[in-house]
Amino acid sequence: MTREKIEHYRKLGLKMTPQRLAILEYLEGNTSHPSAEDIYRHVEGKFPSMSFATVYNTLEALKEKGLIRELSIEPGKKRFDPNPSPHHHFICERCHRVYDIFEDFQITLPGEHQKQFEIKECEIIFRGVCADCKRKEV
Amino acid sequence: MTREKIEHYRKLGLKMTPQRLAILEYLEGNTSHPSAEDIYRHVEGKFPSMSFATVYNTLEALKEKGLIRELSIEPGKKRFDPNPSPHHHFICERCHRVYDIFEDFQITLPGEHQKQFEIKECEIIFRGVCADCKRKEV
DNA sequence: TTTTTTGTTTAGATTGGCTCTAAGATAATA
DNA sequence: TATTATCTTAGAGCCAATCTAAACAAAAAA
Repeated sequence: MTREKIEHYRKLGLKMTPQRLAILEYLEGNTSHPSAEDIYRHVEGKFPSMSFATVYNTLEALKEKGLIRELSIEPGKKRFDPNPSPHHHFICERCHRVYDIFEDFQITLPGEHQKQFEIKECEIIFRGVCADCKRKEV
Repeated sequence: MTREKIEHYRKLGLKMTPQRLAILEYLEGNTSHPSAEDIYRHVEGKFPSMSFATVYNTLEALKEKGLIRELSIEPGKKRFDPNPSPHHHFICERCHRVYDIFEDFQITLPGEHQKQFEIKECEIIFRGVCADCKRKEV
């Protein structure tokens, strides 16, 4: 990670510890939507004394700064998306991989609902089978 | 619950016990998207010996028959939707209530993605503030 | 550079939602 | 009514996530 980026995070009020650096490096450009455990497993190689609490603390801090998003797409497990810009997801029902979809679908609710709800964001979750799993079919 | 409905469930292969009847009656027409705990709390009044396992067993059985849907909208907690027809949801970020939205948005993915994904369903989650919570603002 | 302050990391305990188990109970059926 | 296939139950167990308090380390101040 570059010095500038570290400085950038620091200015956001994040104390930059080696553990946090390792987590940030793992998340940077990562499109696998990892769980806390995925992150822990990766970082514990570098920091064997690493605690799960540190992973959760860091993720919570990043979430508060709007740098990552927490996804509730898998029941009973949080997953994290290091891309904070609005986008959608496709979830493969076979392999459970989560793919990003960067289309702007311009969804607007009809008038009646617009009175009832002040909408701040909208996420679409597509479900089905991905090309990889299609290929493996009989 | 009517005799016909009970017969209908029976024909689907569901053994109709008093506990299941109580759960089904609670779910019928319920738009609050209750959690397992919500259901348990309601039904334990009628069946004090009720076990959480029974709630989960019943919900699992209903899910398999396609009679309800399991929602992953709240991290760390399953919620259930007794309306199995495809529809969307609005979640209020203040009160966390979940509202149904029965609009057909006709969303189609561009060609490149259609090659990559076989889409079976698509759910939209709107987030924001509901009218109730807006009204309570200062 | 040294000191102080403030926030972070850690191990381990704890919580909360959910699942499993094995025994007893009961709805469906013949 | 007798049979059997399934359901219910209490309690144990599992796993993700959170909490705690002491040790520690980064950043700010001196």
